[in-house]
Amino acid sequence: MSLREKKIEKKKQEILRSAAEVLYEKGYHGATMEEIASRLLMTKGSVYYYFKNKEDLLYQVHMVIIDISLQTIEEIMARDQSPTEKLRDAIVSHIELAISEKPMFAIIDNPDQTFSGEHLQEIVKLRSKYAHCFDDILKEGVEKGEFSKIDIKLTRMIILGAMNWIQQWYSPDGERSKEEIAQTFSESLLKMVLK
Amino acid sequence: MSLREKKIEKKKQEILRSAAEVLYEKGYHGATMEEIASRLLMTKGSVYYYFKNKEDLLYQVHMVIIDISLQTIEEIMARDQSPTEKLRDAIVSHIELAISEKPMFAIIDNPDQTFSGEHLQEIVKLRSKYAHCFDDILKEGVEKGEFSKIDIKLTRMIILGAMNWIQQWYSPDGERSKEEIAQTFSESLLKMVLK
Amino acid sequence: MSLREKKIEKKKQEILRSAAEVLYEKGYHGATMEEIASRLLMTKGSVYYYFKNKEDLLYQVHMVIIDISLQTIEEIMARDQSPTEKLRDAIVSHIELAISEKPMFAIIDNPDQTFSGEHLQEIVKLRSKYAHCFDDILKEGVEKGEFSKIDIKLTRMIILGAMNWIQQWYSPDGERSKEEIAQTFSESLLKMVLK
Amino acid sequence: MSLREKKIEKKKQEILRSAAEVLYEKGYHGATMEEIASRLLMTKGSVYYYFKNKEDLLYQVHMVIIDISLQTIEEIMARDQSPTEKLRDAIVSHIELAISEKPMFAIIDNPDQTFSGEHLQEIVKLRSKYAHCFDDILKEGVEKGEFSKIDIKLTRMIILGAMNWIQQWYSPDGERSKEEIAQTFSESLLKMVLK
DNA sequence: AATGAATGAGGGTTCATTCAT
DNA sequence: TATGAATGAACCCTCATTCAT
Repeated sequence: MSLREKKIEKKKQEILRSAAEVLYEKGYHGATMEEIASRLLMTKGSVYYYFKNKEDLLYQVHMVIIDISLQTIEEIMARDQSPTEKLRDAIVSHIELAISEKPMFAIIDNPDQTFSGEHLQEIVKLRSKYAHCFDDILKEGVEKGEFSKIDIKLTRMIILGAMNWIQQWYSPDGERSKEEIAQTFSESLLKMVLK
Repeated sequence: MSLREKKIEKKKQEILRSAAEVLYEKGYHGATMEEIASRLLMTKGSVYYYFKNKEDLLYQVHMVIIDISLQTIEEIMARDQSPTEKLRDAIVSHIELAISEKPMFAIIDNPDQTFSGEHLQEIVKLRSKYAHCFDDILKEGVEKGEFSKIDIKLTRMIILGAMNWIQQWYSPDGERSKEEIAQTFSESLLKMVLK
Repeated sequence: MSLREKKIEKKKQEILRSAAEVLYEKGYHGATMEEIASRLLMTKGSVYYYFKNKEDLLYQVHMVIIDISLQTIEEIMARDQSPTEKLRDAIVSHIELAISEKPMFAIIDNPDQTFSGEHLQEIVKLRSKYAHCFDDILKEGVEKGEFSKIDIKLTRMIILGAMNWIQQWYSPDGERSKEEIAQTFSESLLKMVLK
Repeated sequence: MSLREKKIEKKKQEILRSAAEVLYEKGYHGATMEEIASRLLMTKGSVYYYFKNKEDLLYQVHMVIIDISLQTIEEIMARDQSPTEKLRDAIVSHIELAISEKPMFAIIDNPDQTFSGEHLQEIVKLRSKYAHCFDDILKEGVEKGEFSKIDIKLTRMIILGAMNWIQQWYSPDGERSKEEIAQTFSESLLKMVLK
């Protein structure tokens, strides 16, 4: 990758971050290109130099975070660990990512109101790919006898719901540290599935 | 209340329902006064006869659903039951309400992006009042020795998160009935807190 | 038609006229909704109350003038006259219309750069329907032996071209009156086709 | 002219051609500097090295074609031929130029929407210089008794109008060749003026 | 001689809101 | 009560133009 391409890539990343922030604070329709740009001391027009349009920009924001999530969980699944350990690690990773990348992460909840056509399909596809990783871990746990006979899908929904909700209440100034939260969540949720 | 006032009240309720629907489908900024009105075969102008402005209308939508939720849980708390039973009932009620009143219920998740000033404060206050009901039940359960030594706040967050997430995936055409979901959720979540 | 509908219709006509004017002076891309509106002391927004968007508005401008032209020529063709008389009348009518409705008439020349899809097809269809009326008159003239053996299509093109070019140079302040022009044109063009 | 200047001149010509093309396809406002440049695998910025701005570029496009037209007709007028022959040659030349240089030629129709001030005046001046050549030929024909007593100006307008309209319908894939069209046009138009 | 990047003005469009009727 | 009509602010997006390199 040439120097120039690197610079462009870097700028794009900056814009994606800014977009994620604004998106997180204002929601899709509330987020204006103007504000996304001005936080970087750029003008609207410049953003259009890097991204085709608003939907494209916001779509890529989604992609970034989904990609990271998927890589993380797939790496965990590939480990030589027991399902219990895998589930704990997946929960901890998800929470830490959700907290440390709060703006980016908070966005992926309601793509329906935002995207249409191919973009929506792609996002839904990747989201469900991510979800199925949890299913796989749960299934393995049940088969190996580590987990009790649970309803896989509903259990996955409980776990994801509990974790994603963190966005709604977490504040870095709160009493509990990121690590404590991840720790407590994984313990509690594991208790729910263990025999 | 005079007949006239009753009629007005009824109309307001209709509008609130319509607003909730549109809000649910399109999100705050995507929901237009035009559409809210036209679903009732009214015109935009008429809606303004009943509500001061969009924020006011949406605020009242929130209020309706929060009120119902609060009444329900307070009624449960007043019952002469064990914390375990109370928690189960609270979970079941919440889920059934969330599902049967999906449009109205789905809205309450991100008030920050929507409201400001007094309205926001009022909503946050009531939401946290509702949340504290769960805390109280959990606390009572721990004190009475029914629940294990849990982190009250985080546990409450897990429970609420898991339940509110239902909005994201529940469909009346899905495999599981409302009752099954409520049943499985309460079992799983109870397993998490019970000794 | 109710009074209200009449009023709307009237307003639409006003807007169409204004649009034709601006279109005539500035061309499609040069014509702004702002200016179309401001000439009627309206605001851009109001125009959107009557027309879906710019293309729709400009499309209807085209339709108005094409409709008038077609009605006129079809009426002439239905007359019990010789081809020579019909052709003369068609020429005179076209010119008088082109002059008296200059702004509206000037527009129909380059729809390709303006419209797309269905709109374009519809316009092209009606334009060619109009053109074929001339063909029919010419054909009849040849068959009846009034006109010499001419190339129908090219002759029609000469006639239409000569007439539409009037837009480019006619000014009400010029030496020749509308009637003189129509008179001279029909004489000259008839001379071209007569035996 | 130095080699360097020649190279610049050549590049300018290329750009003018490209500009004419785009202009022809999209109209003045529809033609973007971006597209004019990209067809030559250049960037917008480079075009500005050769031309001051868009109006300047488009103005020069006009000039090129008007110059060619003028040279051609002036050469014809200088010939030792009868007015009839001159008129026929002028018509044939005009048509062949209009067809073979379609993009460039199509542009000169509506300068009013495009230019202002000096540029517009210059163009109008040259256009009318060209038109007057036809007048001169016609006048000569009348004086010499070859043409009937025609209205010079209106006749010229008919001829120019018929010829310029070719832009609107000519296609290289059509039934008639360039030569046939030129032939038929000159015959028909001559018939109109001949005694 | 060329270009990548940035800008800002302007245009199309939407929509909450108002107000006379 | 209800609504038709109008408004204006705000938003997305395009594009001519500039300028450092």
